[in-house]
Amino acid sequence: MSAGGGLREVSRRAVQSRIARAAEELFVAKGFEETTVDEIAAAVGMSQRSFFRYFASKDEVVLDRLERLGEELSARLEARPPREPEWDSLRHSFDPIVERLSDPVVREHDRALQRIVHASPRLLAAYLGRLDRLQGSLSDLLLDRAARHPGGETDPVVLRALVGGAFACLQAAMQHCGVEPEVFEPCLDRTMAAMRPVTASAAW
Amino acid sequence: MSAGGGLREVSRRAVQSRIARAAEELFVAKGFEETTVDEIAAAVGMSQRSFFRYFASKDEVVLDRLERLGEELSARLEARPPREPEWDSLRHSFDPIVERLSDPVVREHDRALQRIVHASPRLLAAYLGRLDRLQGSLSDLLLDRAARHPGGETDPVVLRALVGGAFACLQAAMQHCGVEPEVFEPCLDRTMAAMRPVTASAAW
DNA sequence: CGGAAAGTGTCAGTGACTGTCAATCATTGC
DNA sequence: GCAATGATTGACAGTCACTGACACTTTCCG
Repeated sequence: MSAGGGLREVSRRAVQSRIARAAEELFVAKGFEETTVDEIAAAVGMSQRSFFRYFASKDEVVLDRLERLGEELSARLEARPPREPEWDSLRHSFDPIVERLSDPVVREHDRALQRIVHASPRLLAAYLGRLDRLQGSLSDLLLDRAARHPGGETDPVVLRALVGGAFACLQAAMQHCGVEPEVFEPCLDRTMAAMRPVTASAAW
Repeated sequence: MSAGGGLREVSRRAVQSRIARAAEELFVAKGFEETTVDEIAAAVGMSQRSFFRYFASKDEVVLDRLERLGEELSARLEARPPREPEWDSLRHSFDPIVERLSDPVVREHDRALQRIVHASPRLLAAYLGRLDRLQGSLSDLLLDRAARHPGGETDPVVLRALVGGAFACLQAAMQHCGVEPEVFEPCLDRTMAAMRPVTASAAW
């Protein structure tokens, strides 16, 4: 009894993929702002109206993958040992990203997306908005965890800042490796080691 | 020979203030998305076209103050002793905000603005976009400082993460105090103390 | 006084996005 | 096979943010 025809979800995803591929091609070629929704729809062979049935906005085409990646991060964080220092749990919840970026093909693709996002202030802002919400849900998760297992940080403000700090490391490392050809994982580890809060005890 | 009639700048600011006041009133009453630019323009008694001569976008009306606040933060950071640990310099560059929020009238006003911003995903995203750019310029500033005075952090990635972490504290504290009636300054100090990176040496 | 500069209103247009409606297409029950 | 049903779609019209062009007025300054 999954909400609304479970089988349909597959073809919906397939159409979304077709749209996303066509759109990204256009974005790379002409830039995000310079590409109209009409052009994307035409490239896929559908009406503009139908485009908006698969994506709530033009932004969504680019940011959709981020949504799913966010769910992965949440799952990873939840799977961590509950008494591990938050900082280390957060570092490990970034593993899906590290793994993604270890594949050269994926890396180049993500780099192209990153360039597109950073080239449009509007898109960049939307991207940061998503990240912010994700951070909110991750810190809620850690708050829950601390309530169930003693020893964790229980101050929601500190917790929110902690998650924000970890994401600041992630962002900084990603942005750096998007430009310089430095390997991502050591760059992230170095940054998170330097930024480890005094609070986060090293042993457990 | 100041660019384009320096005296005019005064009246321009005055008009902007009138628009901003009228707009905020409408935003509080009806919400940001539900208020059209036409309504704002009508409330001030000007054409829509003229509204866009004073503000580049509807977002700008709300985020304009942030821009000037950002310049204040930059100035404060630059004025700090160059060998002070970055974390402390950043904390002190937040002083203008602390001072602003110590006035009860201003605090209530800013709280209203904060509610407006957080109620609209579009506005919130734009707000985060501004913050991101501000963080970029602050970390450039610290990078410069480290180049001139030995002892500071010279890795641009770590530096960027450091600034991001400090802003995460700021954001967390601001958001918390926007809801709970906790006093802002101790909340910020507590959070930044808990988040102080191991790198940032306490003494200098 | 005369002419440049600055500010404004009007109008037309683009592009993102939404609501509505009728047509189509696949599925299901008979 | 066939009709009812529900999902998917295109066509069309409309809203709203935002932009460019042009004409008009006011202000400033020699």
